[in-house]
Amino acid sequence: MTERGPTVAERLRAAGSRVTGQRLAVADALASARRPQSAEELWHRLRARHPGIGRATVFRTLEALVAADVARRFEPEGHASTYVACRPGHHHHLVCTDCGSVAEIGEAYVSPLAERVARDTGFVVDDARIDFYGRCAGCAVNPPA
Amino acid sequence: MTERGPTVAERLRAAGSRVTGQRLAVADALASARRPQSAEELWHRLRARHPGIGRATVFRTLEALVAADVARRFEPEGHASTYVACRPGHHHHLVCTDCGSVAEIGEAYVSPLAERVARDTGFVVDDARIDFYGRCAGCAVNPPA
DNA sequence: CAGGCATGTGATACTCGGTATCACTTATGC
DNA sequence: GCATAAGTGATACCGAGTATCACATGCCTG
Repeated sequence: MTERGPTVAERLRAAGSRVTGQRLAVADALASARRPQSAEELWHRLRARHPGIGRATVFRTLEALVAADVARRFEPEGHASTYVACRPGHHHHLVCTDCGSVAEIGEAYVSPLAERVARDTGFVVDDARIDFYGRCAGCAVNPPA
Repeated sequence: MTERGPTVAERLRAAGSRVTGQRLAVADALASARRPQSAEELWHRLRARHPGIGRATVFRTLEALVAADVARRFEPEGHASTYVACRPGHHHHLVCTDCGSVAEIGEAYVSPLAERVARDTGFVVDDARIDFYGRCAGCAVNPPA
């Protein structure tokens, strides 16, 4: 179904990080979540299966996962960063303000915009962070409550 | 030169907020800054001219200015929000990672992308947050150090 | 141009996300 | 297997942002 690409362990190793039980556990918890998770949320969920896991470890691990392109940091309006699991490669988000789900759009959508900006302004684009807020196809058709 | 539009006071009133000395002072400090400012930075700068101004006031005022479309909150990689003064209307940012300057790009650049996303995915876009990171025209030609 | 009140302000204490430190453990290369 | 550099957990800490509350002030109303 979902084309897999390199495993989490492989991606960690490729980033020069060690593969530990905690890191796999966090990656797993993140991958099995259907919404973006904050570090605090993940910590609480993880303690069910991994009673000893430390709060600081979750924060550090998320950092490592982002560096390994296993997770992506997502900056919501509020204060706390949240994280979504992702396949390798850069991508951007469609955030549904009704159901909280987050979908991804690929680089292909963004390149034309980046090129146009570069052409018009002379700005050299290295990276982009693009988030759309609105309603996903489901919620748009069938609004909750 | 820069087309002005409604004054800060007018925009505050239009948003249902009162016009106070502190709010004008914060708006002014923000408008005269050449880089995005954090609440803390603004507070320190402001205390030179407005010795009595409170820290909490600066935070609350920035909130009011954002609501009145006088400032725009900008989410950098790190932790603290920063703010840029802006003319009314939504816009997005070009962040120069060399000199720290922030330029704006207008809605016109973004609409085609939003439309394409909507057409392809069924996602109804209400709002967008788009930040490009790279080097501004000046730094691209003439890199510092 | 008073007078009143909702709104805003300043000080303080607090919450909470995230980080530094440090003694201990463990993945990994030999 | 063993050494060791990287990672972990506990704790203390930091810094951004917020709640609270007594006091001040913009703004409308008469």
